[in-house]
Amino acid sequence: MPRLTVAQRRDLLLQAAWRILVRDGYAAATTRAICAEAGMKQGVFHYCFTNRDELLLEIAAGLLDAEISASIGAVSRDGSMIDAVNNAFAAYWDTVEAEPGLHQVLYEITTAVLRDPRIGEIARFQYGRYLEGVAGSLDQIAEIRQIEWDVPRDILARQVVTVLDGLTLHYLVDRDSAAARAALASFAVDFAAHARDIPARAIPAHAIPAHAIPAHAIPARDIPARDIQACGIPVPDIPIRQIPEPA
Amino acid sequence: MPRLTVAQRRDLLLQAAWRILVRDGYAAATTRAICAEAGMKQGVFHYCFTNRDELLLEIAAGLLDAEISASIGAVSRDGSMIDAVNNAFAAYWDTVEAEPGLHQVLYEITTAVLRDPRIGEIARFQYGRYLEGVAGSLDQIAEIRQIEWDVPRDILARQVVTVLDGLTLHYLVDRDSAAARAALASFAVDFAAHARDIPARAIPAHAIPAHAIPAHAIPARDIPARDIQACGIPVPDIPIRQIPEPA
DNA sequence: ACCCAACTTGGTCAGCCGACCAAAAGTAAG
DNA sequence: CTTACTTTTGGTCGGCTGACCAAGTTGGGT
Repeated sequence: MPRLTVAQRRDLLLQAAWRILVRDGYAAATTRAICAEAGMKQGVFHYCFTNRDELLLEIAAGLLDAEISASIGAVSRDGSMIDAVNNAFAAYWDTVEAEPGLHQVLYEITTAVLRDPRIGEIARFQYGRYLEGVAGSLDQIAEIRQIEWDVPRDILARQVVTVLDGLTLHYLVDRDSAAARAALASFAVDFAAHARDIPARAIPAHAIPAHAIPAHAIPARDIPARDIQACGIPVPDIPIRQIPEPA
Repeated sequence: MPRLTVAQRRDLLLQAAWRILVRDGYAAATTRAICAEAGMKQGVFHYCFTNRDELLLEIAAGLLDAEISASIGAVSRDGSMIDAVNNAFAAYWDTVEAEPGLHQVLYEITTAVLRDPRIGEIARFQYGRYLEGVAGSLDQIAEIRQIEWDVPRDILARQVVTVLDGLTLHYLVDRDSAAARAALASFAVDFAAHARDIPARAIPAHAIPAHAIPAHAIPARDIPARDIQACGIPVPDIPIRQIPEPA
C-alpha cells in the first residue's frame, strides 16, 4: 500500500524471495509466495519483473556471490600447515552448520538450473567463479606460508571444492556434524600434505634436474608420481629421528 | 488396451517412471507423463498406485539400489596401492560419464526428499547404505592387500563418498571430464597414502611414546576418537620396520 | 450361458501456477 | 485545477497437476 518505486519493490521482492528460498526451498518460491512474503499483491510481481525467471536469475547471479564468497577463511601465518588448512575449512564449515537451508537451496538451484539449457550457463559460471576463488585462496596460502603445492593449483582447487561440496551434501542428509568434522579434519591433513617448503634460496626451474621433478603432470590415468617423500609430510619428527641408522 | 494385472502395470509404470527420471528429470515425472511413457491412460495410475508418492518411494527405495550398488569396482591384489584405489574409483567414474542423467536425478531426488519430512528418512537410509557399502569395500581392500587404514574406516568411507559425490556434482555442472579425472587421480594418491602395511609383528599401540603423537588434534570439540595414533600418517614403511625391539 | 470380479476408459474436479490487464488511486508538473 | 504520469488493485485467463469416479469392457469360474 505505501507507494514505492519499482526499484524499491524489486529489492524487497528479491529479499523476500531469498528468505523463502532458504526457508522453504526452491519449489516454494512461487510468484504468489514471494509477493505474500513481501506483503504485496501478486499483480505487482509482473510490474517489477517481466518473468519469474528474471528474478531467479538475478538471485542466482547476484546474491549467491555475497553469500558464498569468502567461503574459505583467512590463513594464519603461524602454526602447523595442518592447522592452517583446517582453520580455513572450519570457517566454511561454520557457515554450513549455521545456515543449512542456504546451502540446501544452492543444490536445489544448481540441479534445477542444470535441466534448463537456456540458463544452464549460470551454474557453470557460478561454479567457475567458485573454483577461481578457491584457487586464489590456494595461491594466497602458498604465498603467506612460503610453500608450493605439489599438485597443479587448478586441480587442487577442484579437489577442495569437491570435498566441501560433497561433505556439505552429505551433512544435509544425515546432519552428522561430528562425522563431517572428522572427515573434514582428515581431509585437512591430506591437503596439508600437498604443501612443499620452498627452499630459502630459490632454485631456478631450469636448474632442477628432470628426474627431480615430480611427475604429476595432470593427465588422466597415468597417475602422477606424486613424490612419495614430499607426500609423507607431517611425519612426527621425534620417532623418525630415533630410528637408528641402518648398519 | 492389452489386459494386464495390476502387478504387471505397476512394474511397467515403475520402469517408465525411471526412464523419464533419467531422461527428463525429477520435475518431469508427472503421473500423466509416466502413463504416456508406459502407453497407458492416466486414469490407470491411481488404479495401480494410491499416490504419486507411493511410486516415487518405491523407486527411491528400490531401483536406486540396483543402479548404484557396486559403485566401487573390484580391487586388484597386485600393482601399486595407488593404482588399486585409482582403478576402484575409475569403475565408479565410468558410470558417471556413461549415464550422467542417472546421477543427476539422484541429486534431484535427494534434494527433493530432504524437503519432505515424511520421507526424508529415505535419503538418510540410502546414504547410510551407501556409506556402509564403501566401508565394506575399504575392509575388502585392506584384507586383499594386507594393509591397515590409518584413519578409522567409517571416517575414511565418508571421505570416499564425499569425494565421489562432490566430483560427480561438479562434473554434472561443467562436464570437464579431464579435470574431474585428474582430481580423482590425485584423490586416489591421497587415499592410497592412508594405507599402512601390516607389520609382520605388530607393535602394540601402547608401546608408542606419547610424544610421538602429532598435535593436529582435529579441531571441533567433539571430534570422535579418530585415533590420533593411527592418524599419524603415511610414514614410509621401510624405516618403521627397522625399529629395534624395545629392550 | 451366466455372472461377478478384475480391469479399462474417458471424463471431471479442485487446486495451484505464471501471466496478463483494465481500471482505480495516487502524485507531481504545468 | 487540470493534465499526464506512475503505481496499485483486484480480477481473469489458460494450462498443468494429482486425484477421483461412473460407466463400460473383458474373461475366467461355475
